[in-house]
Amino acid sequence: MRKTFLFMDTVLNKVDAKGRVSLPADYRAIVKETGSEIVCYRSLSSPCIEGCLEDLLDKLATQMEDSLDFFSATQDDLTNLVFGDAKRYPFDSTGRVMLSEKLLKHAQITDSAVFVGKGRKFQIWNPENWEKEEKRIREQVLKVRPSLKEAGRES
Amino acid sequence: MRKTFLFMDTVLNKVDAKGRVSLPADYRAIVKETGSEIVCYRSLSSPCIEGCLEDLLDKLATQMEDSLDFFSATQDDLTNLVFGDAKRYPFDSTGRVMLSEKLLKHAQITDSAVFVGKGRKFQIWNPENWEKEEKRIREQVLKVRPSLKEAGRES
DNA sequence: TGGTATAACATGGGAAAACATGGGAATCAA
DNA sequence: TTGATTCCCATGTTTTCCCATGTTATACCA
Repeated sequence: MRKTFLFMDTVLNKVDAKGRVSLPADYRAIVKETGSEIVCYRSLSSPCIEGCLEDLLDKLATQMEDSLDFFSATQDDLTNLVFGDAKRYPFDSTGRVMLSEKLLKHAQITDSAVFVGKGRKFQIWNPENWEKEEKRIREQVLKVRPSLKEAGRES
Repeated sequence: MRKTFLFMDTVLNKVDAKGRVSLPADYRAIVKETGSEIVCYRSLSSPCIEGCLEDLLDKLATQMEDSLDFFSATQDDLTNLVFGDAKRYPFDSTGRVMLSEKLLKHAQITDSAVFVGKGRKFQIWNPENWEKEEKRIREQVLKVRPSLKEAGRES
């Protein structure tokens, strides 16, 4: 049994006429080994689908209930939004999930989708949108951490 | 179980037609003994591949997970960049990994590659590029710390 | 010390398994 | 019945696994 569970890498897969997409094999392995389930919801900040293990949302719920006055009201609202939107997405024997119309529309996904690892979460993007977004992020990160541009011998 | 795990030394290996490279035996030993896995990604600052143990990234993911900041925007950008690019690279029974096109291209590696230890991380370079880089680093060090020029007898 | 036996390693190639993806049949709901 | 969803089979491709070989490094013995 492995010690760590991280959603990683960037994988481009097709979405067929029925709205099915192959979940990257690495992601499936994580689901099987944890015994948890994939949960997806519309990202609050970007035109993409966000996904994670149900375990993580459970952890979030626990954090909220354990520190009510600790959290801001907005954090509370955001959490509500996520839970209101989230839904389980099991995959079939060939490893595919069927994404809902709502999710696909929000992410502007039609015939192909890019899975982007985020550690404990992942995102699903329209390929062109992700290309732009990645570029934006790279520029943003270099702006915030200009040391990387130069020598960046350490990080 | 050993106490310390350091990627060290500089090793030149061939990259075959399938994109396979032997991971230096010392590195393999570290992976086995830690029970972790090799993870590689494009260096943010240099034209080379960077690698480390999955444990290291897992630590990062845990920090974010526990930061009570499920919806932070800056965190979002950083995690996308790091985890979106990283990927596990398990090695087969003969000790080889299969580097992706993306990584090889970024590091301009074609038929041979140099592994350079960096402690908790390591880098994989195109041999010519590494030669130049090493020279650059040595000169840089002497410029910053001229005292080394006198004393620094090396083998 | 020198020389040889032994083990570890890097590397090539081919066989087997895993994967993404298309399509059809069975199942269910409105 | 119509439309949607689930399940299963088929296929081409990629990736993984395993065997074979030559080379290098290490251990051992005289």
